[in-house]
Amino acid sequence: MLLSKSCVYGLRATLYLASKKGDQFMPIRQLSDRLEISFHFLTKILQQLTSRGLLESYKGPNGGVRLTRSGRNISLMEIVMAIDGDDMLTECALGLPGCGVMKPCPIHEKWAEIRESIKQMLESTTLAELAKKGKDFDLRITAEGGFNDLLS
Amino acid sequence: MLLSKSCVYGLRATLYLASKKGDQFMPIRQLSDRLEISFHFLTKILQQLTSRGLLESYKGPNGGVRLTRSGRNISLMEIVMAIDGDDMLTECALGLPGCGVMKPCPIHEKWAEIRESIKQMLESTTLAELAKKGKDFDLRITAEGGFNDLLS
DNA sequence: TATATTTAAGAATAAAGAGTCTTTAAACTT
DNA sequence: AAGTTTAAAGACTCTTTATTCTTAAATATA
Repeated sequence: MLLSKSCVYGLRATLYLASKKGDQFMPIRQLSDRLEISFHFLTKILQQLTSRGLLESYKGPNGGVRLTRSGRNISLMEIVMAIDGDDMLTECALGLPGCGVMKPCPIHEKWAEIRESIKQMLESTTLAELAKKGKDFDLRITAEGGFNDLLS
Repeated sequence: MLLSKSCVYGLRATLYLASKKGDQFMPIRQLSDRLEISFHFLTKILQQLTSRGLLESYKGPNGGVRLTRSGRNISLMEIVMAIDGDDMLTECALGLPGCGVMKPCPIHEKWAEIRESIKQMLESTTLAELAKKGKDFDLRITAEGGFNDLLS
């Protein structure tokens, strides 16, 4: 897989948060129930996003997590970087260390192009954009349920 | 990682085989030494390629592996499919089962484009082409060594 | 026939990723 | 103050991937 499961779950969760109106904190339990992701696992993932400043959290009753001001208009890239790091965008297709224009492997150029297109896509796509699209067309965000099922 | 380590090793090994002239069998031990890959691990990987008809093997003295006639002009895609399968080209970016035009997730279209470009690249790039390029420009096929170091 | 060389096959081990559980700390409610 | 709700932190377990080890089978050579 290009993205780790942690990363995929992180994207689903932040996408869901981005689709909610207002700036209420949402309990992770509620997120994990609705998105059908293990609560403890999701907690761990969201902690990473919190420590990176993409989410903010609040303990106690009416607590939970929400996107920070800067987190609201972020690209998918920032989520991916926060969870998976930049390996995907730097690794050589043949696994050679330090592969680059100076010391390329035979696939380097073609691979670099692919990586560039992935990078462009992740950088130019925002959570907000996808969340709007998800709501407008009631697209899926879980195996069964669409965005609008979950907004109730 | 987009490709598993097994797959990357499989690519390195077949690329090396494709760069050799003649149709001699090359012992896996020699391949593993030169490519700096564990012998037993590489053996297992190459067995998969043999059973798929991309390589043929011969036991005993002067035995080893070599590309089959059909294996000589294959694309990278065939190696990748033989080792990693098609998950990479079918999986949803949000991990949703059955994601597609009928029941898309919000990233589906953009993701499908990326996958398509990966597919195009893997299908249109041949081992022979990369091997030639590797030799012509003495590019790297191990951490330290170029193609021409190994052809001695 | 005996021995060396080589792939094949599968068991065993190690490492990494995924997922669970328990305890602690913060914040609220009564 | 006591109890409840919530995130934080870390230990622990399970699963998958990666890697190593062992034995068997095929082939060649002497």
